[in-house]
Amino acid sequence: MVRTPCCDERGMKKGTWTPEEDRKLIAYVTRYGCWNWRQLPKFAGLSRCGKSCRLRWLNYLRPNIKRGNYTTEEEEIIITLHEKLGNKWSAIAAQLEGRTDNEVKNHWHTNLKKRLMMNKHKPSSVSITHDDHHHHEEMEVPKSLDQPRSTAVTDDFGNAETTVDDQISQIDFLDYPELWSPQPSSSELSSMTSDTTGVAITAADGLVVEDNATSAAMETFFGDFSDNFWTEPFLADNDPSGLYTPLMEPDFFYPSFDGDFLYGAT
DNA sequence: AAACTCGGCAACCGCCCCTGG
DNA sequence: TCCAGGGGCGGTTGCCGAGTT
Repeated sequence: MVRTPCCDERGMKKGTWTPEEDRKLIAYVTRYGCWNWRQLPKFAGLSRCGKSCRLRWLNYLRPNIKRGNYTTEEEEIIITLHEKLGNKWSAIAAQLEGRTDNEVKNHWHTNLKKRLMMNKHKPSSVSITHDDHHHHEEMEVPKSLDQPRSTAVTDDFGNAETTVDDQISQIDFLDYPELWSPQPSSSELSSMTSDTTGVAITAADGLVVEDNATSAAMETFFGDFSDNFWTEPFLADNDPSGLYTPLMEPDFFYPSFDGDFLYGAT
């Protein structure tokens, strides 16, 4: 809902992502993964820079993103880790399941920072921090925080750590809107829009599979997901049912092994 | 009801790090 | 060891909606 779309000097589109662009990105990444962010928009038929695609995917389209409604526990974790780590948002976000660094950062600047400032001046006011400072002192900084950032928890695509929920969420949810649930955040409902196919999409909501019932429904609907889902990115090619086949755009390219560009596979 | 202000947050920018040649 | 390319991160911007005047 933010920036008005515009183009830069090289014709790269900027600004708010449209539902159509989201569909293209989801479809491509779901099918082929993010093998090269810089090249990806070209193959996916997007007039976006690679960085923009990456950001959009990681912050909003990636599966299992939680949005809004921070719990007290989450806020405590953010505050505690921020005390220890400073503005290491990616490290902090890594400890909060489903939260992105961008969202944590925004939440800090818009809510937590102010609250902490107020608490400093009004120690007796309602606080989300514990009175006993030892609670914070005793909270261990997970080991992963000491690791190089290249090993951060975020795992865009495909490795052994991928969960069933992750795999389920890779299906083109935009084609099955009944299988993903929007967050209840009231402020985000206002940004609900519809694309040309009538599928309700809210950019702010992203794609969320958050409850067991939904996951179970997914499993029932799609059947068993193989463990090597991500090691077989072209599974959809052999799927006669078409359920694994994401939306294919007419201008949808993917690189073939001999270096030629091919139109979207079926 | 209109104008104005402010807060929230999606998205961009630029720098840094990592990796491979 | 150096260099280039790509990815990741944190800071910042700026639009939109909600609240206030």
